[in-house]
Amino acid sequence: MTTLAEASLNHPHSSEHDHKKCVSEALDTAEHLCVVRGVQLTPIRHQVLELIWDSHKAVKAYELLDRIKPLQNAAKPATIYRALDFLMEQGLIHRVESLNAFVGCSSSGHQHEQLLLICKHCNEVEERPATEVMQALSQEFDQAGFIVHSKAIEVHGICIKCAALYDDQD
Amino acid sequence: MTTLAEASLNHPHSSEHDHKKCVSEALDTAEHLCVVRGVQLTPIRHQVLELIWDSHKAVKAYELLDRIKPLQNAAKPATIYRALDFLMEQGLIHRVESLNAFVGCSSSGHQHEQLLLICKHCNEVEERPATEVMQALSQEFDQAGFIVHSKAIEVHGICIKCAALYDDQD
DNA sequence: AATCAAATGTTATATTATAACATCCGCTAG
DNA sequence: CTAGCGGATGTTATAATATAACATTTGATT
Repeated sequence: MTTLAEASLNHPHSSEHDHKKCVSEALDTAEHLCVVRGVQLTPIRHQVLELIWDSHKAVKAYELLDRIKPLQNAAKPATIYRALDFLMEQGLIHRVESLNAFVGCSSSGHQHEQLLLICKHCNEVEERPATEVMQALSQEFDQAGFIVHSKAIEVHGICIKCAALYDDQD
Repeated sequence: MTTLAEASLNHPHSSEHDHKKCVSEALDTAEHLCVVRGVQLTPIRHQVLELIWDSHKAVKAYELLDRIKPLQNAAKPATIYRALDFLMEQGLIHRVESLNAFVGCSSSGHQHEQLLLICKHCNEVEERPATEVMQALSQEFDQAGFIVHSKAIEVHGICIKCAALYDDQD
């Protein structure tokens, strides 16, 4: 049983996985995809992506703005929103609609639209391909005659790690 | 083949179903549920619900504010947001997270969380219970050990009626 | 009549996002 | 080489969405 004090306040489950690996994989993939696609992962865009990957939590645009200012003194809302637009177009991040926030995408390049499990305790977002769910959705669209452009499948609750750490599962 | 001119601009598919019946059913159900639950469907709340049910489109909070002002001269943002909070708590409306907008719930009282199909052409929102999807989701949560509090399953695209009306399906 | 809770009124402000136009910078057609 | 073009960024302003905090009203209960 892990105690609350053992876990960092900002990154509650950080000790439980090699986060540097998450970051380097995400950045490597992003750099590679941008080269292949002939689009520019400029310094600003790269920095925003890195800031987003600081954790597995969904991050607000204005929080990113605050955090990028030491690096980009001239940064304004448009600076961040343009970078976010680019990163979303390239499938490198998810917009979490129900939080107005953004989180790194672990599966850039393959299937981008995934089930997002959003923990209310630690605020981390877990992506799951959820292939059975996606298949059931496809059948539903066919039945409804609906032509899909984009999906947002977001679920809020308590993740397995927090459920183990806390008894109170509001 | 229906032409564009035949359809109302605001309610493109209104001729295709008895919308008065949608509204009266929704309001009757709401009134009944509130009595049963011992909560107050006050005039403001009732008016907001009626305004939302004016169509099957998702409506913005400030649009509701504009539309309620003739009836409630003193209406301010809080007036609307409080009514919306109440209606959501009672499961009488859905918040469409990906639009920051609101739409009436046809199945208040039974299962509230549903698949929402959101048409980019007519802006109408179709609710579907999508039981296979929900079952697949439940299995996914079990596998992930995730304790669900709420779900938002929102899909954007072109509805079957608009697909029939328009060739250009952006 | 006193009091309490729920709803609403009211003012102010926080948060999220975009519009519009200016500038910079690397590339390439002439 | 240089004029011009497109993409990225800088800059200012403002739009759109949402909440906080405190005052007042109202109807039910004691």
